[in-house]
Amino acid sequence: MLVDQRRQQILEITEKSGFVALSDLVERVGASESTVRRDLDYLDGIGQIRRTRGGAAYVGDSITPFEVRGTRAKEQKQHIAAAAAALVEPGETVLLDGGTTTLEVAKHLVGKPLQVVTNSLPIINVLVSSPQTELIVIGGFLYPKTGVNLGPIAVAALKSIHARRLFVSAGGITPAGLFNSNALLVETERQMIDSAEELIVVSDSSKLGHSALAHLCPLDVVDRLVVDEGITEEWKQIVQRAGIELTVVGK
Amino acid sequence: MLVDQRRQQILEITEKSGFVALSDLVERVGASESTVRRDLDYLDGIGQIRRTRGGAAYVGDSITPFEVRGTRAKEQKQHIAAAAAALVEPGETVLLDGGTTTLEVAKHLVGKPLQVVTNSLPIINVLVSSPQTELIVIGGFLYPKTGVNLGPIAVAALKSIHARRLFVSAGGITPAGLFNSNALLVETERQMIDSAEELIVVSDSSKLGHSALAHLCPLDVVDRLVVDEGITEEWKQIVQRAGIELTVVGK
DNA sequence: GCAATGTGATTGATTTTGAGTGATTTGCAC
DNA sequence: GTGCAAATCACTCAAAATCAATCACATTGC
Repeated sequence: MLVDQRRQQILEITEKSGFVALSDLVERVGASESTVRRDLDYLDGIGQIRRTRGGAAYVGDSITPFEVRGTRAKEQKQHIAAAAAALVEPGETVLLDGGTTTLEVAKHLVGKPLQVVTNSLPIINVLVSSPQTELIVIGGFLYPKTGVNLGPIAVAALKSIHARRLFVSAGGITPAGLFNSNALLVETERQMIDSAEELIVVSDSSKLGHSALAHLCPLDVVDRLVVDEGITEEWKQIVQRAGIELTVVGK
Repeated sequence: MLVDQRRQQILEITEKSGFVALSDLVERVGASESTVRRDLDYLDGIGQIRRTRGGAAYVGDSITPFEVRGTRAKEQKQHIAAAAAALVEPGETVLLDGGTTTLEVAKHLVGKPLQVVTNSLPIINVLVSSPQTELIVIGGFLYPKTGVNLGPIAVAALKSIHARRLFVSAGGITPAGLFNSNALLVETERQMIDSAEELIVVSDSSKLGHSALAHLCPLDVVDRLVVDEGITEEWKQIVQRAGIELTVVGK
């Protein structure tokens, strides 16, 4: 194994997961601990990674930390997102919650003349390169797992904001209302609802009828639901009775 | 076997796999070690491949030769950033302003157990993959050119924050104080200064004596200056008289 | 013949490597 | 906080790999 080849390999491994343990690298590249250690020192020296106790972290440019999870959004999700994005009028102020579906919505908003408010880091990274979009970031404690800002700072910032439409992607929907799997987020999301005129839920039909950890809001607060055609007749009626406008997206 | 024919063969083999060991080539082209070595030197000389210890790497599009980049100025910035990051104690709350030098500081903070507050999107993206770092994002209008959040939302969020140290990278430093080339940012940066106990300026020596568009603060507000060894004796005295602790980073 | 060039082998110098050592740091129990 | 064990680290050292330099020989073309 060549020196540079091994270092390249280390770099690729590190870039892939963002963070690697020294022992992992020793095993995967088949070199001794000393050698890997020296390689890490070198790569740290040229600024490609950052040496940390027990391993190394990637600090290069090209990485996209959250892209990994969203691996190729399903076509269905794409269609839902496209339909939701079509609801947005030019010049509007749009509030976007975090989540893989709302991220897809954000991708469909690129290039439109809008004011977008969000607390989601992946969404920010998508829209930052769009010169027509004015971006307002809701700060706060960055929840590393999903890359959204929450907590008192986020709530306070949201209080000074007013938006035309809010897009959220629920973790579950029952007749009792919307649910989210992350209890920490709920407080922030409630403030989002208060700060927006219209609440639009984007969700695939599999979420209907399923609950989740934390209750977010009752159904009648929702103004519109964008969902795929897997929605049952029963649910169509529930939605209608709650006074929610329904957008069913064909396959 | 003709000379050029052999070299062409070496080139093809190298291109195919990206990396080749010298011993592999000796075996596959049937020439002696010395000859292959000479061929590699030649091919390296005309820029077709890159010579590495134990073999060679193909210099094409696919592989980014990480040795090439890293200009002198960048290296200097790296050293300044490393020295600045070394000032940070584990568990502290650190406030990081936007800028290329502070971004480098952030890279050196990856993996440290810290609470980091910042309004810079690039810095957030660097630190979000560091599990030991708690990230607090200052929201606001995202200024797309430099990727920092500013404006009233940012200022309001900063008011509820208190940090041990603040790192800023000035656009210019004169006896009158710090300057910044972006007038919009100044207001946000002033609030940062108010929210931090200690103000540390990271800058290369070329900024000393140069003004910029907007005045940020007087010199005596600064607690520490981290600068490269290009600083003149005259400036050392100015800095000293202003009561600023000085960290000069050797090459 | 003989100069020019390419080749392969040899040699000592240099670099890299893996293992071993003691020093530091970390996490955990108290 | 204090103390302790485990993990991790920086450092040294000898062996191995690789390198640059040199030399003798072969081939080619004049």
